[in-house]
Amino acid sequence: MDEQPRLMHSHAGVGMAGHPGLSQHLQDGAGGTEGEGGRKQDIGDILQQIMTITDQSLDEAQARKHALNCHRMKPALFNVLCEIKEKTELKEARSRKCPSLFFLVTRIQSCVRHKVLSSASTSGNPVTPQPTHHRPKFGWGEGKVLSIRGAQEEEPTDPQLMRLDNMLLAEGVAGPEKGGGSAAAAAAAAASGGAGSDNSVEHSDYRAKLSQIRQIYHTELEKYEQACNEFTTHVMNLLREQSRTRPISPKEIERMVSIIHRKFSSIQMQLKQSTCEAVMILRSRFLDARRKRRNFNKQATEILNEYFYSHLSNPYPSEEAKEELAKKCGITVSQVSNWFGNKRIRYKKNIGKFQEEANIYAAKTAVTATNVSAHGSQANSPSTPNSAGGYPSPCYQPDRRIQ
DNA sequence: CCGGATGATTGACG
DNA sequence: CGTCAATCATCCGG
Repeated sequence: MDEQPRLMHSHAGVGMAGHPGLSQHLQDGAGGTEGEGGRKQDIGDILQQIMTITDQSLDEAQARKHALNCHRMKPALFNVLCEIKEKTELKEARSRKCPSLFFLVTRIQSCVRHKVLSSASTSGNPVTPQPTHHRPKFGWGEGKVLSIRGAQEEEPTDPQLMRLDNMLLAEGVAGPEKGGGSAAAAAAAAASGGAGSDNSVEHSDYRAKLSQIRQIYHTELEKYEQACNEFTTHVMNLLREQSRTRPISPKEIERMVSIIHRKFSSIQMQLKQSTCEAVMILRSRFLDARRKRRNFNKQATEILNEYFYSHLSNPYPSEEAKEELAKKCGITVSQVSNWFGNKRIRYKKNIGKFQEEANIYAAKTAVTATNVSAHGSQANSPSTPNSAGGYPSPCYQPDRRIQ
């Protein structure tokens, strides 16, 4: 399109090829009575100026625009353009996109992800970022947050957006200011299993990171809103300004605005998604207990085993008993539940393997029992670990339940 | 480093 | 909701 325009502007009307009625129309609209040649010359000039205006420097173009605006032929030309546009509008314009807008959008998108995600990676924390191995499955829907990227380009896809919103809300990222923090803490405690009173130290780091993410999320969100508004008003001003020189229907403006809003909301979606990812990484790093599993200390296992073997016929501690054990062992109630669950299943699976242990603890409880009743007769020899049930009661019936 | 031990998680079930 | 059964991820002793 660089070499052609020079050829076109010598023939006035032909420059607008494809709209044969133009010069005719212009003549009508101008309504002047001057000589033929002068008018044609006028029209030719105008069209030439319009066609080549983009080749010029900004100042020059501005000046020419102004000149054109004041030109006596302008209203006529404007009307013609309106008409032409009306006729052709239906065909084209459906898929016309504003390149600068899309450029802006993609740029914003790319930098959001970077920013948010980098906030989740704890600097100085040597944990390798491989959250795909174990499946951290959390409350807010099937952990599929990663799969949406790219698919959401055109449609915001409401359910996904809702899921992201829900998750952010649940994590306390999107909620109200400081109440959100405690909500996050509560969620964290719940996720890590019950009363998280003792490990609050571990979670302080987590909370700090979470609030960092939260802060970024909010500032970014605010920035987008502002940018969206700014951009919208800018575009509208631009369109308004342009509507003086080219026909723009209010419907078009509306459409433009809605496009802008859609784009920006899709960016918001990206922000939300990135935030979700960041939180997930954070959680898998700080809160997935399997990552930093510690065996209970000797004393705790002692206490638990003691209870288990002394209630071998019905190793299902009540809620109160669990609390008691938890307190004594310095672990949480759900840890006690886990322990008993594991113990029951593993004991049942291989009773033989546990017989020795059973003997020891049976003896131990016997000793403590006889400690009270002063009677040390049969508990004296725990050194016969063979089978045949030589000791009191390894008669755990798996089907036995409390009522 | 390997394999068993062990605490935690998950899905099914009632 | 609590439990079971399977499984995961880590720990730990040899």
